[in-house]
Amino acid sequence: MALTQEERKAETRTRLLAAAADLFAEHGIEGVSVDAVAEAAGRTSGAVYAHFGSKQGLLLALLDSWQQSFLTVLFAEVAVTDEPIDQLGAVWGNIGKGSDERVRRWMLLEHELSLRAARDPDVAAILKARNQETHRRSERELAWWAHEVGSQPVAAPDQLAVLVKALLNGLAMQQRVDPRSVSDDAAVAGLAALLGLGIGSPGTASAEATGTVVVKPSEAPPTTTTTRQTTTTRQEHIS
Amino acid sequence: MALTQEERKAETRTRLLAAAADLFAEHGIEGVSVDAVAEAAGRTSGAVYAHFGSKQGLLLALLDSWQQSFLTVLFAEVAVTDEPIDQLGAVWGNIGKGSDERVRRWMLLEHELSLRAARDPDVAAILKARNQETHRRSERELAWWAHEVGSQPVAAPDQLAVLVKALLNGLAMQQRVDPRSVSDDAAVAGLAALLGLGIGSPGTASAEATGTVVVKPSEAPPTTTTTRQTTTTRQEHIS
DNA sequence: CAAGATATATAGAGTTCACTATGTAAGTCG
DNA sequence: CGACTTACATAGTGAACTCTATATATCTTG
Repeated sequence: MALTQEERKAETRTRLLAAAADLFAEHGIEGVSVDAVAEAAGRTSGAVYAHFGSKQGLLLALLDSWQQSFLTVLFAEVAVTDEPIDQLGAVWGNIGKGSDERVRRWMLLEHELSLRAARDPDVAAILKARNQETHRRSERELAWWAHEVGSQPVAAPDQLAVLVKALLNGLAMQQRVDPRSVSDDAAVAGLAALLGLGIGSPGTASAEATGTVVVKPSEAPPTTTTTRQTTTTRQEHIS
Repeated sequence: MALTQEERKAETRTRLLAAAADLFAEHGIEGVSVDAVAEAAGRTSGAVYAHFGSKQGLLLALLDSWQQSFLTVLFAEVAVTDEPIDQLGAVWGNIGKGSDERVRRWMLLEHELSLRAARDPDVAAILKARNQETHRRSERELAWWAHEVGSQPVAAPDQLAVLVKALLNGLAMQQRVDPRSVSDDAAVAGLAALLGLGIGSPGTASAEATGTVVVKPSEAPPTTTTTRQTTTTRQEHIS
């Protein structure tokens, strides 16, 4: 007796979800058959249907098990330096450079899901819920960061998180079309602009002419924290 | 004798491409069969294969026939007002609000193509070429606009075009996941920040605050028109 | 340890779809 | 007008894929 049935079932479920995440990210959701997922997990398609009922069910369960947020990952390496600009560089480096293959594939999957959300209400609902949950976290991090650095962002924390994420996603998109069309400096400058960091702008020829933003230097209370209900059953998960 | 063969052939080709653009944008490329495209064009799949050889050939021909650029469309309605902030509002309104169904579907297709480019070298090559061509145009328009408005963008014109496009694409993505998560004010503020327009930052509580731009109210003819080399063989095309 | 329950394997039904091979009506040209 | 060509239609093939129905090995329970 190696495993109880419950243990075996749980492990199978985990392996199926992991395999699905891997393959979906690598080949696109439509590019992966149920059999392929099962085989990668060391099972057969029967197990998939016993667990999830359909391929769509597998996808939805996968999304549901997805805890890691975009910005959480992004800011993982921020701490390596104290210089704000370098921190932004690290953030962009995480995405822009093909430094980490896992990040790249994960972003591909994220983008595919946002597309799918436009046509699939179930996917849209799950993505929306997850988005709201993770944004509450990242907006606190951003607000805290801005406060720490002393910058004056262009928008309130919640909207700032949206803007930063949007810019990064858009740059990643652009980079897939033409990698050389996105300069690292410009990406960092864009982030800095959103975050209200005054940088020497390259401009056309004019150099300095920096931020000098017109703001009321108000306090930015970092915690929104309304009844955090973290469903602990969910698993951390990236690739 | 209604049509010469040449005429009929040309019309069939046009109709097939139009139908493909429509259906691909509405249901996604994988979600549309060759038969469906042919039927929508009033032909059969035989015509598709006579013209394009494969479904992939149809897609590539479609991309090749694509003249309209992202930013060109965006700035179409800029001229309606002189106030820079309102112009940015118009740009965002074109994308963010589901104002124009055609624009929405077209952006879906653009995003799907950028995904596909990551796995399909042929698509990547065509997209890259088109991207470079249209960016040269839009960077001129942006540079001219910034000069006219008197703003100090955060990056050189070519990179500025990339940043603006990226932000807009990213915001559109985000809006598909959760439409209410993107406020119009923040979107405009983000654009303004990239373009170097000084805006009163909404800070924590987003307010009106719009006016107060640092501009000389000058005339705004949106056409840059320096040696516009429109390859006349290509068709204008959106939906 | 027997009897039942459970988790997964196996085999295949039914469908969709890209693509091919061939037929055919309309146009072209001597 | 007749031979030839062009542009497309028609019918079908084979592969891939989702999902179902059923079998089987393993675990559980009295």
